This record gives sequence, C-alpha cells and structure tokens, in this order.
Amino acid sequence: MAPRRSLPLGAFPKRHPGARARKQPSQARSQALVASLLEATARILVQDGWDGLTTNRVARKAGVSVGSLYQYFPDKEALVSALIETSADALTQRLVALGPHLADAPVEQVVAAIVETTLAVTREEAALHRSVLLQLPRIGALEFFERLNQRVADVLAEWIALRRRELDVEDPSLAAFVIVTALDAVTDHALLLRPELLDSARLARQLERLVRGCLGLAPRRRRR
Amino acid sequence: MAPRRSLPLGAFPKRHPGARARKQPSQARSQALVASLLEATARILVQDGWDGLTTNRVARKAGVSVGSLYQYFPDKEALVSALIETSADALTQRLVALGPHLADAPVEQVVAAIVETTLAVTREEAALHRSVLLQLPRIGALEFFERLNQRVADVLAEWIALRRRELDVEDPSLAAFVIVTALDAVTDHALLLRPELLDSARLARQLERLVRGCLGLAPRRRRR
Amino acid sequence: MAPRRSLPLGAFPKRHPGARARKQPSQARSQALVASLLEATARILVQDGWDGLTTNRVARKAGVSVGSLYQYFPDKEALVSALIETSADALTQRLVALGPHLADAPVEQVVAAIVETTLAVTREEAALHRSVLLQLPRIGALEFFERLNQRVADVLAEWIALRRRELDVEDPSLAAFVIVTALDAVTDHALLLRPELLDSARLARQLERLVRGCLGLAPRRRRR
Amino acid sequence: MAPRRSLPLGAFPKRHPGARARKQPSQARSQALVASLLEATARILVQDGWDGLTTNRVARKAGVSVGSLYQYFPDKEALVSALIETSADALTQRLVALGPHLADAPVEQVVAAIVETTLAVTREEAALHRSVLLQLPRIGALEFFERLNQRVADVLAEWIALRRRELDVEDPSLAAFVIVTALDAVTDHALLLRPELLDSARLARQLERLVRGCLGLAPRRRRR
DNA sequence: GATGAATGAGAGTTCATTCAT
DNA sequence: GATGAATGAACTCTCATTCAT
Repeated sequence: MAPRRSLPLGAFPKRHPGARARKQPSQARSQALVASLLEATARILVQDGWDGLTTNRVARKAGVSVGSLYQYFPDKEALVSALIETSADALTQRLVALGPHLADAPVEQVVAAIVETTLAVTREEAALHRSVLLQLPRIGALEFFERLNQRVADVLAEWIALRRRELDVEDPSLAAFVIVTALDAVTDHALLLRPELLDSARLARQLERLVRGCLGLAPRRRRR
Repeated sequence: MAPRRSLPLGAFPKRHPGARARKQPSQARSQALVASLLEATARILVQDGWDGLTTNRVARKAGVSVGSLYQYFPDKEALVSALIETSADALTQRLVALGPHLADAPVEQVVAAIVETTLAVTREEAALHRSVLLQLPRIGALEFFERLNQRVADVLAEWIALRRRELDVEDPSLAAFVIVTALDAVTDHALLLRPELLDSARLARQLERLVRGCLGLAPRRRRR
Repeated sequence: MAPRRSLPLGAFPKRHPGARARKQPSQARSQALVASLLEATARILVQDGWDGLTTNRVARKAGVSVGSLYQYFPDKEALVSALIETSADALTQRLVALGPHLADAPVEQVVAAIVETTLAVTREEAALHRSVLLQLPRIGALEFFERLNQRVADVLAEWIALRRRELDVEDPSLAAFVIVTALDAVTDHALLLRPELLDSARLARQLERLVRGCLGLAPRRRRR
Repeated sequence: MAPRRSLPLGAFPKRHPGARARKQPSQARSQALVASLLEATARILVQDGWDGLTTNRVARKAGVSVGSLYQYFPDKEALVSALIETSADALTQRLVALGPHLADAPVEQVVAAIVETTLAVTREEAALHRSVLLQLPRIGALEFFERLNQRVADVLAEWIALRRRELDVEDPSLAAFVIVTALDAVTDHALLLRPELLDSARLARQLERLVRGCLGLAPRRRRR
C-alpha cells in the first residue's frame, strides 16, 4: 500500500523530461515530507481511485500544504510517477536480487524461483498494485509495466543467454520479454479477478509450464 | 488483451444500470449521428487520450450539438463504452469463427491458429485498440474485457478438455485462463511498446512455444 | 390538484403583455389539448416542484409534442400563469358567488360564511394550492394572491360600504384588503404547516374574531 | 411575514445537512470577502431575481473568483440562505427587544407596539426583504421564516396566557399563530402590492383592530 | 397543425496551480 | 521555506426553444 522504503533518490522521475522534481530533497525533513506525500497519494489512490486523487487532498492528508507539494513535485503527474517509481523499485529489487543466487542453480530451480517470486511480490503489494493497475490512465499500466519489467527482462535475458546451451531459445531478449509480460499479466489478472489463485500451487505449476515452454524445455511429466 | 466474441448484448456489463443509451437509434439519420459520434470519440481518444475527450469536443467534431450527444448517450462514459462495445463486436467475430474450423484439426495447427488470430486481430484495429488499452482503467472497461476473455477462455477450456488425451493439462480451465491472459497481454504490450514485433514471425513462434508449454506439449525442436 | 373546469377562455393570460397565448383554442380538440397540458403542469408541480417542471416533461405527460405546447403557450411561464389563472378562477367563483346570497343576511352570518368558504376552498384545492404556494418563484405567490384576492376584496369592500352603518370601518377597501389577505395567509399557512387545523372549529372561531375585529364589531362573548 | 428573532445558530434549519459554510471566516480578509459576496447576492437578487443570480455573476460582482465563492459557500443556495440568515438576524433583534419593555404595559399599548414594530421592520429592509419574499419558495426558506415566526408566536402566546384575564381568548397559542401570520402577511403583501400603505396610519389602525379582534378586546370606538 | 430531433447558451461546480504573506 | 487563500479555465450536463419534416 504505502511505499515502505525511503526513496531511491537517484532514480527519481526521468519520465517527463523537464518536469522533474523541483528539488532534490537533501535534508531529513524534506525526505519525510516527500515520503508522506507519496504515502498519502497511495492511500487515496487505493481508497478512492484516480478520481479521488486531487493535489489538495494529497497535501491535506500528508499534513502538508499544497504549496509544499509543489515544491517537490512539479505537477500532479509527477506525484503519481514517483509513486509508481518507488513501488516499482521495491518490486524490482526482489526480482533482480534473484540473479546472483541463481547463477548456477539448475534450470528447473530457476524457473520455479522466478514464478514464485513474481507471485510473492504480487501478493505483497497487492492493494497498491491493484489500484495502480485499475486506476492509472495516462501514465498507468503502460509505464508501470515498462519500468517494472524492462529491468527484470534484461536480467532474465542475460541469464537465458548464459544458459543457452541448456535451453532452446531463438531470441533471448524476446523470450525474456514474453515471459516477463506473461507472468506479470497472469498474476495481475489473477490479483484482480481471482485473488484466491495467487495462493494456489496449481497456478504456480501452470506458470512454470508456461515459462518452460517459452524456454524450450520439455514439460515435466505430471504424475498420473 | 483483446475483446473477442460476438456480444450477447443482454449480458453486457452495464456500469450505470438504467443508464443505457437513451434511444435506440432507429432511423437512418439517428444511426448516422450515433456513428459519427463514435467515430469522433475514437479519433479524439486516439489523438489526445482520455483527457482530451470532452463531450463538447466530441459533439463539435461529429458536427452535432452537445444536446444531441446527450440524446443518445447518457454520459461521457457511455460514449466510450459504446465505442468499445462496437469495436469489440467487430474483433470478436474473428475468434468465434475459428471454433468450428479447428474442431478436428491437429493440435499443432490449432495452437498456431490461436496465436496467429490473436496477433492478426491486434494488428488490425491497432490505433483504436491502443488508445482504448491506455485509457481503459479509467473507464472501468477492464471487467468488460475480462468477460470477453472469459468466454474465449471457456471455449478454449472445452477444447482442452476434449483433446485431453493428446495434451498434458492439470486443470483445463486454469490453463485456458493462463493462455488467454498471457497471449492477450503479450500482444497488447507488444502493440504498445514494440509494435514492430507484431509482424515478426519470431514473436509468433515464441508465443506458440508459450502455448505449447501451457498445454504440456513437447517443444518442437528448432532447426539449428 | 388538476384544474377541473374548462378554461374560462376570456380570462386568459393578461399577465405578460406580449406573451399571450399564441392561439385562442377555438375547437374542441385544442381545448382538450390545453386542458391536458395544464393538468400535466399541475401534476408535475405537485409531485416534483418547480425544478421538476420542464416543458418537455409537461408535453410528454400530456401526451402531446413540445411543438404543440408552444402552439398554445408562448413560453414556460405562460403555462404556469395559465394554471394559476385557471385555479384562481375556480377559487374566486366560489367566493364571489357568496355575494348575492348574503346581501341581506345578518352581519354575523356573513362573517361566518366568509370564513367558512375560505377554509373550504383551501381544503379543496389543497394539493395544487400547496405546491403553487411553495414552488412558484417568479410569478408565484405574488400574482397568485393578487389575482385571487383582488376580486374577492372588491366584492367584500362593496359589501362593507353597503352595510357601513352596522359596522365601524374607516376605509372599506383597506379593511377588505386586510381581511382577505389575513384570511388567505392564515389558511394557507395552516395548510402548509398545520393542515389538521383546517378542520378545526377553533380556527374558524378565531378567524371570525379576526374578521369581526377588522370590521369594528364587538366580540361575541365566549360562553365561560 | 418578516424574520424576527436573534438566531440561535445551532438551531438553524440546515437544508443541506453537513453542507454548511465551508469555512468560518476568521480573518478580516475572509470576512470582507464573505460580506461582499452577500452584498453582491443581495443586489443581484433585488435587481434580477433568482433567475439572474448565478454563482459566476455573484463572484464577479463581488470582485472575487468563483473558486473563492465556493470556498465559503458550498453551493448557490447556501449563499442565499446565508443572506436571509444575516438579514433575519438584523430584523429579529428588534422584536425581541420589545418583550421586556411591554411586560407590564397596558394591553392597548402592547397591541400598538406589536403592530408598529412589525410595520417598521418591514419598511426598513424593504428592498431586500421584497426580493427575498418573491424568491423565497424557490429556496425553501419558507420553513425558515416559519420557525422564526413560531418563536415570536410562542412569546406572544405566553403573553396572552399571562394576561388572560384582561383578554378573551380560547386558545392562546392558536390566537398567537393567527395574529403573527396575519400581521406578517398583511405587511408583506402591502410591501409587495401597495408599498405606500406601509406609511399610512390607517393601516396601523386597521391592524390594531385585527389584533384586538383576535384577542377578544372590544373595538376602540372611532371618533366620528 | 403536429411532431420531436436538434440546438446551444449557459448553469453549477471542480481542482491544478500560483503567489502574497 | 512553508502556507493555503485565491484563482479561473474548463468540464459535464440541462432544458427552453426552434424548425424541417
């Protein structure tokens, strides 16, 4: 729901060029201010959706004046962009962190880990994730997915290239794009439409099959 | 995620119950009016997105008065809903048509057909499709698309169950959900982020692998 | 509620000069049309108040087209004016009719008759009367009272002048104005705020005292 | 019917519960703003009536932005309600002040004082009073005035009960209701239809007779 | 005469943004 | 820096009125 981590400031809005944060909050106070603004944004978005999100409301809920809001965010969109960024950052860390651990693990295990992490992450940030998915029009799904996935896809593509001999893949980066997109979409739609699926082992198994298929691995025969 | 099947209109998810089109355009003139309103809506949506879409603008572009717009559409959202509906209608036909043809076709061929049709459909209405995709959440059309997908998934699930012996599937309906969602997501994201991919045979091949994986089919070895 | 009598056509809108009915409905059909328009107006006014009163609604409820409405009423106001006129006409008849009967009756009896008729009339047309009182802004109360009362006051003033010797009145027309206004106001407010009073003999007695006071008559001692 | 007593604001009849003035104007500037909004409202109401009253016009005339208007008044009606309230406040003071002075005065004198104050008050705020009267129903202020009257009537009823022996009254509270309603109606209608009457001693005399009648007092013989 | 689809000015209201304090 | 009162363009939607059929 609320972004739990302090802002990775270096990664701040690159989205709208010329529309960057007006200030790099360099002091503790400023950081707290920015954090509470983002938290307020997230909460309002979750509670009342995009239409309930007004700069004044965000400021009030954050216990800050509108003026201060505009000190750190050039406009409303920047606010939401930053939120997504923060959230995406959090999500991505997890996935990227897998990389090293799995460098030498058996392919099977890597696939399982990817699927499981995707599901776990979806489960955790469910509420915010959900409303971002449902509510963000302009900036929304597109950029969200783009940012979130590109980095993950890159790591995955590298890994695929690395293990090429064990797999059967024509174009690693394409495969990575497809896998990441598909995993995300399925987990997100599950979140929105059949949340109970997120905890089912069946879904995990089905997704592993999907990934294996994408990687050209032979299906693991089911015990019949 | 593309809208797919012919619309049983009675079952349409009305977000504003009792707020359906105010008039059934029964005369040639009315139909033309409605058509031009929808066309204007589509054009504006494609050009300027949801935020550029104002009732007055739509009316002006359609060469009609706002009043007339409100004669046929209870509110702004209805306009977009109708647009999606119309568009969905067209798109869906295609997929439904597949059913009969593939009843007895070899599994391989069915998989290929599913992938190819999904891609074709996405390619065709690209522009509108694109902006609808981007603007969707705001309109709450998500559920709408999901229902359409649901029906496609149902048909697919049936087919899977039917051909169970040739496949290796734990839960046909889950598999169908995953396949449909993944295919839609990948084609849609390709449309949005890498449109050039839509015409590449590579993507088609990669998606076939995905589907095959989901169905528990052994990967077709690539010619090396 | 609904004007029950056919329109006394001669007395049609004199209110808004230059805004008179466009046509003197001379045929049976036209009269029926006008009547049903007024009835619809009355009903809507009673049900939904001034804000619910739209020309289109009136026309629809009257089973007529808007165009036809405008054939007989130059604008919305004329519609309401005519309604008031009609209603006022009906009300006034009753009061004016008293005149002859009471020409020679004892003063006491005349006072009682005036009070009783006022109450009766209020009771009868209660619903319409009520909403006219509550709802009509522009044309409303003012003209309504004016028209309704002026004629009655005239008759009353004449009667006062005639019986001058039995009464103690400084200015008959002023006295008549005061009596009529006061009676109307009290009955109307009773209608709006304490409808049960309309049927109480107490109110009648109190009003008789009022009138007697205005006429300079000694109070009838109450039996103690 | 004139608004009368000092407003116990807590008991004010809010038509839109929870929609009270958005801000308590606490600073000099705000108060000036609110004051100028009310003044503009009054002026427009007097000049052009309810239909001429638009929020934008009020704001412009007050030399303020619409936004500011909505900062202090939740909607158009609140503006008028506040106006009435303010105006009522001023008017009411006068009548309340009478109470103590007349506790022990001779009945004759009390009657005269009541009539005279009613007339005086009506004369003073004539212009605004007039347009408020004309526009009242639309605003639903009827009940508001009635409550005010109710309080005046209550005081009067008490007084009647107190002096019962000197009077001849069946039901003090009914008599008070009738007197207050009648006085208000006659003065208001005089204001609207025959403003010149308000300054005539004749009207005052006639009204005293009315009140005396209601109280069962013998008419004061006119000097002939 | 009758119709009702079409009109479009204009209403109330919101909210991103500014800037004097 | 921080504040939040003030701004006003812009939006959605209504409805009295017209006029081609």
